[in-house]
Amino acid sequence: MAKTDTLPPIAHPAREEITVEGVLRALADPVRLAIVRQLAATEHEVACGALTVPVTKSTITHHLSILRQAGVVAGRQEGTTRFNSLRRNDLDALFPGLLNGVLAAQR
Amino acid sequence: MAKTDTLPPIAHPAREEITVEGVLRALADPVRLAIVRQLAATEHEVACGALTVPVTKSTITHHLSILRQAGVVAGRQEGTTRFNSLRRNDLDALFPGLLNGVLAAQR
DNA sequence: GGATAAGTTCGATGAACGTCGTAGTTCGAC
DNA sequence: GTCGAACTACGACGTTCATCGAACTTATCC
Repeated sequence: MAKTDTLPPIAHPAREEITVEGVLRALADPVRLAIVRQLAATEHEVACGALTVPVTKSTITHHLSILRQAGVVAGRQEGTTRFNSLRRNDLDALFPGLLNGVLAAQR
Repeated sequence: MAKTDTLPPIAHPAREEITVEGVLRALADPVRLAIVRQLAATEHEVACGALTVPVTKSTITHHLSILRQAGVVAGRQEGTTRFNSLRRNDLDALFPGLLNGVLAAQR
């Protein structure tokens, strides 16, 4: 009740604020790596619930938050659904080759 | 006394055993990233003691062990000194662009 | 309005991690 | 043989991290 004023549209770091270490830390987890791979495999945005990872929904939220803070993924709210996408442009501009190298890995 | 039989020459993973996740985990630490940058900055091998990082020697040993197990650096023993070098060839073959992207980072 | 669906927030818990100091080993020099 | 240098191995300690369940918010649909 009475609570419809401020609603920060999420909060992502600007391109200049993204650090390698942050990105590497964000990618250094099997679940998050799986999420990034799934986002990279499609052209479209992906909803949280459409990700297939072996953890709870609250844990997915946590991982997406870390990926967002690191500047790896972007999130867009639409109704009760949050659409996520890879920040390819920014990552490629800052660390050319990094993302491709990670995605090229067979294991 | 009486202990001069087995002395494993260190133990590195074969190229096929290196995983992206292991490499990313290994790189996701400021001290280890600094070590990798110093190794990348020179053509020569670097002794543990010649690395300039703000931690104790035993901690350096620990970090180098992690980097070695992940397949990021190679170590060669010579007397009491251990010379370390980046496994550029292997990393570039497995994850083309990854290392360059990391090293290209301004921060 | 009520019900449902999609995410988030908030502890709590147990595991993994980075750091250090001390002790130990191995080699080279005296 | 003795000494020092270069690391390594082993505990120990404190912090960070991934995970979960339960409660909550917000929007959509009937």
